[in-house]
Amino acid sequence: MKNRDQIPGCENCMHCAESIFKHLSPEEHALIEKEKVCNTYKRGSVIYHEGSRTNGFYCINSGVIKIFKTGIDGREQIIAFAKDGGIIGYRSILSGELACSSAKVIEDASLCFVPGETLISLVKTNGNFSMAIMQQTCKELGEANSFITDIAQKTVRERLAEVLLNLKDIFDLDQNNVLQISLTREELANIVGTATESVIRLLSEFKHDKLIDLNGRKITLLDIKALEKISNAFN
Amino acid sequence: MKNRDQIPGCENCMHCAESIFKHLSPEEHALIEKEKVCNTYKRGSVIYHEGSRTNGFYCINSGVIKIFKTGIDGREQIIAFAKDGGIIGYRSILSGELACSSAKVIEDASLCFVPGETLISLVKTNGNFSMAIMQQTCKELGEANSFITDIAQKTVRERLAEVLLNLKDIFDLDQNNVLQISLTREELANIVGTATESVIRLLSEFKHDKLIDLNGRKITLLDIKALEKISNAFN
DNA sequence: CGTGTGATTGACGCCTGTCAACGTCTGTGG
DNA sequence: CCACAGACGTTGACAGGCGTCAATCACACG
Repeated sequence: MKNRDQIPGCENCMHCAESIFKHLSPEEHALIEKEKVCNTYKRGSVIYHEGSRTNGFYCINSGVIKIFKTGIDGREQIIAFAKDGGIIGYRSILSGELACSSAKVIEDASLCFVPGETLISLVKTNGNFSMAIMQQTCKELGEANSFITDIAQKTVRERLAEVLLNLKDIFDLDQNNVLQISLTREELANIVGTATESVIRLLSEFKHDKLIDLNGRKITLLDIKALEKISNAFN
Repeated sequence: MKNRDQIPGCENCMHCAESIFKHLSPEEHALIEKEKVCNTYKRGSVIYHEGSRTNGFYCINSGVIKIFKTGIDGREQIIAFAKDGGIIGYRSILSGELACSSAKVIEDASLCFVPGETLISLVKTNGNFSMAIMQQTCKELGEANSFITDIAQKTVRERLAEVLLNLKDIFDLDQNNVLQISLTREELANIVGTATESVIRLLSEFKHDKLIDLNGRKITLLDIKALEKISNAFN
């Protein structure tokens, strides 16, 4: 248990207009503030592991987390990313199941752990908060369904283009159109659902076609229109 | 608007111990009973369509519905099935988005339509009901994530075996191990996420290997253990 | 009996996964 | 400062799974 003083109080991290916690009353905020336990994690740390019983969820103060499932012979399938302002691990609390995925740190992170009972009691007593969580869940469900359709019907090439565009939406570009997230080729492959070599080959192809530029793990999106065309943007 | 008298009142159709509605008070039950509009649908009818704005959800009194997304050149990807006791269309109500999928009748169905405001107000005021809906959503989310991993990592052969087993869990077998659901080869392909011809070939192969038996659309599961082995059951 | 939908089978070829070899970079230890 | 190990990235060769196209069959329906 690290020093909690390293982490700002909720009044700083939860006030983002995007956060689910905007629906809480001051008393409810205070409750979470009292119950939470904060911690920092280095890249590579596992926050929770598939199949384990979790007894709380995490608010992300800073950093980036990947959420993935482990499939055949240990290959990861990345399901989602979470970054500052997001929450992870709430699904299994609410469904009362074991964690259906693992969470691992991609960029050094500071997280606040909140006990599951707190979440459940808030859901039961605060209708607006409950609706907000529900909305988040339903949104994720919609995205998951879209992804199923994509992965079932699109080629690897189309999916890679789409993944690059999704990453842009999640992590933004800098002023030079450089994707503000650093992933290994293997991680990219584990999002797209393909082999590492295929990702490498297709990235080279995209680069050759002047759609993107590559600098190690830094990817520059040069021609977003063309990428959208390739990804067959029906979404 | 068909004659509502054809459809039994909630006291008959909602009492199934499985139903979400068990968490409602008698007054809340009465509210739904008053607001609902029931209807029957023939095979092939579309209940709601992807991209449309829905203003309520449906309880399934009887029949079978497929939930699917439409992908490239109109190909369906079947996301889920719903049968008696289930509810459909609630996701877009709760998330406030447009419908992300379509719902079509596979076996003649009778459904009760309940306005969205009713659902939202119940979610906001009844903590236990809210938790139950949340649990259903989270469960579906977990299943969707599993399916993403499968479809990304498994071969068509493995997925087909798995789909047959899933169908068994949803629709049961009769005393002769015949799957109690009738799907076209194309629909099977649209679950597995492959071409119709591939499904046909693999089914023949399974039949040749004495894993299943085929009689038109009736599929008999002869060797469930072997199917599980093929499906690489990690779930 | 013609028409249409669904099921089947065969031929063909490309996409993509796998295996293997090699290059690159970084950090560690001598 | 250099050597080496290890992780990651890249490229080539190769085969086979699976999608596509096309022809044929089976069956129901008006």
